[in-house]
Amino acid sequence: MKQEVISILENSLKKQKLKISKQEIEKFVEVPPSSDLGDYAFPCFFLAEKMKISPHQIAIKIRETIKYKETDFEDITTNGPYINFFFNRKNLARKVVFEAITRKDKYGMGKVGKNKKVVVEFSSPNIAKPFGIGHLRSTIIGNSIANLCEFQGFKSVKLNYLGDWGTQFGKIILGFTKFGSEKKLEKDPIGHMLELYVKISKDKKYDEEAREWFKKLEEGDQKAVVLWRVFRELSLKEFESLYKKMGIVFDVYSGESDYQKQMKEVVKILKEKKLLKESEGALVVDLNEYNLGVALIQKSDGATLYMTRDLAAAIDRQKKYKFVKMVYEVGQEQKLHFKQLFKILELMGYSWAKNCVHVEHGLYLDKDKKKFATRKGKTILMKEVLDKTISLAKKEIQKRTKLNKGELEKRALKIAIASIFYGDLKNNRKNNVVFDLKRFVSFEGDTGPYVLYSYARASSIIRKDIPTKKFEVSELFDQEIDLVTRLLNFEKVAFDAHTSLNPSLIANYSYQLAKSFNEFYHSCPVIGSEEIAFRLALVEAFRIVLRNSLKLLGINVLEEM
RNA sequence: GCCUCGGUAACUCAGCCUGGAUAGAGUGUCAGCCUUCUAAGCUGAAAGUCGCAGGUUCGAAUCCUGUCCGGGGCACCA
Repeated sequence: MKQEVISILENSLKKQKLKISKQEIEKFVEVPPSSDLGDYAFPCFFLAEKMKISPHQIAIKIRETIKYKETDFEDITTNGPYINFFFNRKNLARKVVFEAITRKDKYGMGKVGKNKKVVVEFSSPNIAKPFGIGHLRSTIIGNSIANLCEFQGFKSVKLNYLGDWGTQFGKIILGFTKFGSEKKLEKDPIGHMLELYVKISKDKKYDEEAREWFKKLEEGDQKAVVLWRVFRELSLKEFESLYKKMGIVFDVYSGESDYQKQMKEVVKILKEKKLLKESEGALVVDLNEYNLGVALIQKSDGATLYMTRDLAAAIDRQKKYKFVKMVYEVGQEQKLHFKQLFKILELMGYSWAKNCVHVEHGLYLDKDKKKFATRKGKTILMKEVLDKTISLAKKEIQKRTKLNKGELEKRALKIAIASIFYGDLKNNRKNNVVFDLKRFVSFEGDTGPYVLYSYARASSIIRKDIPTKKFEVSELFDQEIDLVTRLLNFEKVAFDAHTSLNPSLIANYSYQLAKSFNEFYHSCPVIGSEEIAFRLALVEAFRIVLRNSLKLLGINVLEEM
């Protein structure tokens, strides 16, 4: 539609003997702030200098030369310095609704990613630590980004890169040998491991010994390896039950521990490329000339570091997956780390380094606006948040309906997930979020449950009568036009969200769409009205698009609430 | 100190990339709407020096510079 506006303008400007390129026209064509100003608009300010008359007069002059009889436009008017284009709404409504109910779950899909692979690393919790809300953001956003890519035709590799290696394991192993209890470990594995970790971290006198234990682990010490394996298994089991509840499935579980062999190779290549420097007994890559400080590759005791493992992992993944893009969905506090990582890959001569991107998100902060620190035992557990949200959802359901237990549980879980996912994704991911459970689980207004509720309302209409593709469009109410326009926008929003790797665009869109529907629902009765055929189809189109849109966020709809 | 992200209504935020028509939502407050497709909803009102100061521009919340405030990062953690 935009292209038609542009070519109409191009023809008209030619008649004015103005040399304005198509690209330049496209730059100025915009969607007006409100629909009574048209569906597209063209501001004439920039022509004032060339034509030496006021923008208002220019608009009138251009308008006079426009002919649009054979187009999809119903009216083209001027309003001060603007030329406003109005679609033929009936045609538009027919087209959009028909397309949505025909293409169903394919409606809005793109194909730029056909035959291309994107690796998305996300969630990546640390073994032996509880799954806190800190990892929640990565999990939800990463999952959504993978969905956004799939929707544009990419094959996504959802990769969970477990924090299962590093000095922290020295601490936990040391803690277990000193204060561990098998009984406690069996009862509440992660709780016990956390307890040990905090205990060891608190006292600096253990630091040295903890480092030694990690060194032993890297060297394959029997006792260390056995304990490590047990810790890993137990943690993974807990994480998996959480993912299952959240409806998140990974294609690959990988971990830092997978790269012990490759790390030596990485160090070797770095040496060959003369990138490595010795400094205070440790091996580093000096990135000062890029204003990125110094990256530690190997500790003075020979043990490896996060950076070394990430280098090995990146190289391995490019070999394995031949990705056109690799997304790291990790908190903003690791920004420097990833800048260093990508720079080093580039210096090593890997041209694909430019296809790696750190999609950072803001942190959850405590009431004092400080970072939650596991080391101090200060975390909010994901499990806790989920349980609280579920019980709140149950209360809300029971206020309205009586259900059997199974159905109640099922709905409450879906509502809770929608609430948590939506609540997180609607925010710009770069913002820090002060964690406030009350606000987090609110069910009114711009929330997950609001969106689900709109869908359930639509479904209840469809249950009363079946929509078909045979419908006529008569005079449209404003609310119907609004809803149709929203449906039309979905494709572009989905595309933009993928380009900018920003799920909040979809969250905001879903809300706007649901809002438009609720306004329609309020003022346009469907069952029993004269326009029943069209309105049923419109409601069905709404359901399809909202379902598609929420699916991109990782949220499943509910037929009844 | 350096790097980086943020500062928009009482509160939480969208809009900023790609500058345009009266700066938008939600919460909270106030006033309305359920014998009619689910009131987790809808309608309306009050509420804003877009942190501050310059600059660019016909036009700045949006771009540039400076500055203040808050978060995060800056070598043996991840």
